[in-house]
Amino acid sequence: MSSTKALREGSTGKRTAILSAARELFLANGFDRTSVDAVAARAEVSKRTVYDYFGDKHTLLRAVIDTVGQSLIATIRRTIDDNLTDPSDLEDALVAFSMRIATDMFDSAEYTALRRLVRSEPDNLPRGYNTIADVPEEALAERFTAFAAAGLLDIQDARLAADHFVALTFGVALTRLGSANATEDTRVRPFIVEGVRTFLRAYGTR
Amino acid sequence: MSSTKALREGSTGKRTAILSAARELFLANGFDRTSVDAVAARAEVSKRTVYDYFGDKHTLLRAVIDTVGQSLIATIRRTIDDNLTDPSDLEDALVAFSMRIATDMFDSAEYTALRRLVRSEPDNLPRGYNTIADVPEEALAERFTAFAAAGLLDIQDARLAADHFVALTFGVALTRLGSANATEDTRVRPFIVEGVRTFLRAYGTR
DNA sequence: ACTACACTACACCGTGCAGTGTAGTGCTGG
DNA sequence: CCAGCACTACACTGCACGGTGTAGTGTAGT
Repeated sequence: MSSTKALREGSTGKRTAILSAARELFLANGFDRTSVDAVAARAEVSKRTVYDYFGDKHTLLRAVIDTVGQSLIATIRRTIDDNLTDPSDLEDALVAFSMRIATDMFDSAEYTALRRLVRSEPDNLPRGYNTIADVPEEALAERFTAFAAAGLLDIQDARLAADHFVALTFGVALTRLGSANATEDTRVRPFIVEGVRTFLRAYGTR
Repeated sequence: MSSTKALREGSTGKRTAILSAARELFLANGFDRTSVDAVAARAEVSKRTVYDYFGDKHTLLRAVIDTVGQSLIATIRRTIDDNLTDPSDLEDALVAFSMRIATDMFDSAEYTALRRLVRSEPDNLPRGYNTIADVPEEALAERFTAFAAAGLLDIQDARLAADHFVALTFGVALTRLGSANATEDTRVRPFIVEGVRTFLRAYGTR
């Protein structure tokens, strides 16, 4: 008698189909408003199969957060490496970086959607899952420390500076545009540009 | 035959009892997770009475948002007047202002809860209701304009500066502390102080 | 041909919840 | 005393949803 009812380990693509269907629906509509039937329909899979792969709705949620979180972190790390290594012009680099995060991130601001999701379902998640939401800031903080060492920024607390950067760029863009499809370059860019400028006025070396 | 089933106009305190019960529950747990039965119980009122006063759950939500929004705006306006008129020390004044907003606001960060609520229930609200969430920034922007005229701040776009200020203080505090009961002065204050300092480094006159 | 397995279709249970209908109670003014 | 009103208690409908059980189908390996 196995303890956990033996979930199917799924060699097939069904698992990923379910996962990405769940991801789209959870991120778009939230956990409560997404029915398992809807996920199954979107994945073109029987509801029973969903329950065979993942034991229940909460486990499915955790799986979604895990995968989205991982891919999100990877994207951010890569984008940091691409745009924030040895920049010739710091302002341009920071703007380019932020824009790529804002758009390159699959469709709309998936990062913030994930964040909202994690924050809004504390009851459905084990402690510590919200750590995922902090990783990007920490990665940024690392890079800021390097900039400070190179004399490009004047920073005492790198983590705080990262928080300020995120707040000034994504934070403002998000609250003002309300997670409208960020693919619209034109509306997002001004907020990013101004956020970066303000950041540099506060943290730049004269 | 009246068109709208004739809601009760309620001279009594029942109406406000229902409203504040609904406010607490909606803001704490969200719309979906709050049952009308729970609201009725909390208001110590029969469920039927809730439906007699407000026609359905959505109308109740709109009423809550209206009243909370109004009182929130009033509080902010008053706090601005109290703390941001003719300040002797700008940094101290901004910190005091922010702390009062963060705590004085009834219990936890009700402003952000309202914001979350408005943003997360777009389907349950008529267009234009999210305007409420912008009023505080606009009030702040007015005052910033005055400061700029008085030579206390170096600002081009006052509304943008207000957005930046809110993001640097409440935004950061909120994402980092996750709407924990803000009454805990000690945890909030550092974020507010640092946010204000960063803001002044970017927008202050040297 | 037989087994094993992944999967579907479908019926089904329990529950929580929005919303309604109604009988009854107590209070207030004429 | 009566009428009207605000309100409660409660039963009830309809529905959506999470989760389960199961019979049956297609397919691959032996």
